[in-house]
Amino acid sequence: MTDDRWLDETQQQAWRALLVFVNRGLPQLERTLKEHDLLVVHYSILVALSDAPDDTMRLTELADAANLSQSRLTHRLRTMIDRGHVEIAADADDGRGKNATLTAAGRQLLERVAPIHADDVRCLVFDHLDGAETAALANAMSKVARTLCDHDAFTETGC
Amino acid sequence: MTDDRWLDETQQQAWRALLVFVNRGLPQLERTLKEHDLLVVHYSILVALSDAPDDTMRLTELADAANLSQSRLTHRLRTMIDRGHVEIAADADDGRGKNATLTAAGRQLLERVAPIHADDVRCLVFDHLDGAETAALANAMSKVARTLCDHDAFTETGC
DNA sequence: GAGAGATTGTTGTCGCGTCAACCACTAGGC
DNA sequence: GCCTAGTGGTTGACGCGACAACAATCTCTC
Repeated sequence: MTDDRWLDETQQQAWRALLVFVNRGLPQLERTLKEHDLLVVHYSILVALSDAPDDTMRLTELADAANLSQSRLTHRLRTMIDRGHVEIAADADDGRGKNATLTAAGRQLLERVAPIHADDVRCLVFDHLDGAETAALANAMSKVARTLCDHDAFTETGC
Repeated sequence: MTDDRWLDETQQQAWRALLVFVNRGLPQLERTLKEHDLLVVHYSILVALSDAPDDTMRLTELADAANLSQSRLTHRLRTMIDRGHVEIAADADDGRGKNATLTAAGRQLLERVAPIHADDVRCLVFDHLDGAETAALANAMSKVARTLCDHDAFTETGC
């Protein structure tokens, strides 16, 4: 049971904790945002757009920035457009592409829920960590995230 | 923008990386297990049962051990029973309760996919970290996880 | 300039998870 | 004995996400 085919003690502890975070922590964030008729996905989309120049982004970039598949983005975007938080316009240069823009109402919504969500995130994670621990967490997870974003295509050969 | 109502630089970095992990990393684990007709949830249930004495657990405990709601457990359990990986029996002492037991086929399945899944997890997370980083990650996430498991009821008042 | 192939985005289907409602049983008064 | 809570577990409905198929456009090559 202590092959290198298995996780060692520390790895197991880290992995189990991550699963607890995912399966118990994240649903709490969803619940809080749902009180404002939002999903965390919606929030991510709003943030990505608000970070972009002119509050505008090509859909593919937006999907990438928010860690979404194109399909998922399209689905979520539909309701956000209906509610007037986002607008869509065909790209002038590339007939295939479309640009999403944050509307004034969308920005207003974001500014209203952002503090609430930030509170929630701190309460869930960072209130339990001191500066050094937070830095260590950021360092470790950033290394993990980097490779996930890099060979995004994910060549599964041997990892 | 640098209120204490917001996340600081390091916190943001950690949080963004966690979101990348959740939205890009976890789906990869699902994909790999799906080749064996399993979800990560299934795997968690198998592991929890195999860790229990007599490979048997009360459903409520099982749900807790696998970080699941009772409803979700019931839904997943149905197919696992159909496939003969788990058995269910009424509890003798408490007429309301039921016990889930891992069958021989279930244990066999677990032993077959466990190395594959472990490989996947290491490849996703731990291959990118040295010993100190892994320990730091385990420490930080464990602190987060602890409070999630404790006041599981989650008294949302002020966090 | 006409295909072949790649890129961008949408649509529909299907399985999973949440939530609320529900049934079955136990426990604690009286 | 009942009658009310409370607990353990199930069910059904509904919304979301993955996936595959599709349409539309660009690009490259000849």
